[in-house]
Amino acid sequence: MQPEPIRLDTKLQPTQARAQDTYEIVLATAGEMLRDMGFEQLTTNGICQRAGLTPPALYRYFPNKYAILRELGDRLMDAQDKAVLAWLDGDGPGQGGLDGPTREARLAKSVAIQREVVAITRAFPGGAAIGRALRAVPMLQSLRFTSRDMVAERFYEAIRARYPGTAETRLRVAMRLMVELSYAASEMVVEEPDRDAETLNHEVCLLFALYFESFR
Amino acid sequence: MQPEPIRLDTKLQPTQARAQDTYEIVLATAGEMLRDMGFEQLTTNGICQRAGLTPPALYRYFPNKYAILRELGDRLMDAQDKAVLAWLDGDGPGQGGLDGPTREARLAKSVAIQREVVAITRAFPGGAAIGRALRAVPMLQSLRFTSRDMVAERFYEAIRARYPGTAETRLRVAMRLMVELSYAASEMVVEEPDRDAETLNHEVCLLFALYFESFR
DNA sequence: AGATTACAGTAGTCTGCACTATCGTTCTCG
DNA sequence: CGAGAACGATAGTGCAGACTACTGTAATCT
Repeated sequence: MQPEPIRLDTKLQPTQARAQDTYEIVLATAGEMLRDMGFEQLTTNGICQRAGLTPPALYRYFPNKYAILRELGDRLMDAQDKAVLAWLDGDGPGQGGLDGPTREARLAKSVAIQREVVAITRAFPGGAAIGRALRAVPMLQSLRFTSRDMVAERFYEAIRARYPGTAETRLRVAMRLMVELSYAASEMVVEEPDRDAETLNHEVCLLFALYFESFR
Repeated sequence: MQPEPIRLDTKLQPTQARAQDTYEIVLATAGEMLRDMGFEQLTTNGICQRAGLTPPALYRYFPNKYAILRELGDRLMDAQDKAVLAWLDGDGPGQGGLDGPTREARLAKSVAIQREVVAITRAFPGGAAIGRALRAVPMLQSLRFTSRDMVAERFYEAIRARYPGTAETRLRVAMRLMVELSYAASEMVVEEPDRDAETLNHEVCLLFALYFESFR
């Protein structure tokens, strides 16, 4: 019933500069193609052709196409998580932690970080298609969950002291929910470019701000 | 660059009872397998084998595996949308429309419908895997978007008269956002069974209730 | 400079999957 | 009941795509 295990370990690390290039080109090309045709239609031969490489060059560093997707996923999620967590620690855009004095102040910060996550996702080759593909491939689903669980946990730790009147479990669930919905909103903005991204960003952050005020 | 167009039209309608059965068995089996291994690993031969059929029996009604996924998607989304919209019209669980007198009343209704969407998704063969697969296959993405746009629009129409002080665009965006986040939360609950579904349900509904109160 | 390793291209192999030509069997309907 | 249609099984075909044995070339090291 379970899908056969597939090796995902990187075979070799590129050492020379030229090899580093091919490694990067594979990832960039795969990302673009992922957006165009989805993981299921993506072929290693196709990547090679579009990247101007030959299969052995690709297979030197990636044991199969799942490994390529995993690397893309790792990188994108790392970038997103780092941005969010930096904001939590007070270094992010709009500076300061979660504890603005007024709703407007908190809102401004939320909007800034939400905007940045969108920007990061947009700039990344493959963008939101990576997240979609990760969700759709059972073998790689755990990647996403663990990443979000981690971010949510950090959020929880950062704020639990501030809301002693709220049950821990509720606060935990709330943080996990926020992370999930925040990323969902980001993907929505990235995927549907004709939508009014700014309004949507603002609304989702307002949503969260109001929600936060229900904690004690 | 664009993926080749693939025919999705149903080839033949089953007329006899036995044929109706095989049609349903194909869908049910495909749904289960989708959950286990994802669309990309799903094969028509595999479906046939597990369903106790032969390829020609399957290909009599489905031109290819995309058509199977599309039918699954149509059915699931129809079921979900119908439940949500019935609630909007006042026939749904917890009965009554959006206009409860107190926050508690409105919240109770939201929780009921959210719970029902989760139940529908859980009971459906393939469950949340269908939504994931639809998102990951570019050719079928539009299905999802149009479905949600439609639901959001109905919501918008149902409530815009009640909030004359809120800009139309904002209200529209808000409704679309709610629909997206609501379904995202449902999938989250369905996919991660060890999470506290009830708490999560309650939180997401509270989130919406508070948000609604910001309209005028 | 010569030895050794990293790299990538040529030219495939082979598996597995989508899909079908054909034929027997069961149903439907006059 | 008999004709014709609906159905589904047998037994495949063809091809695309994952992956590789081998060879030549560029880089690195001593």
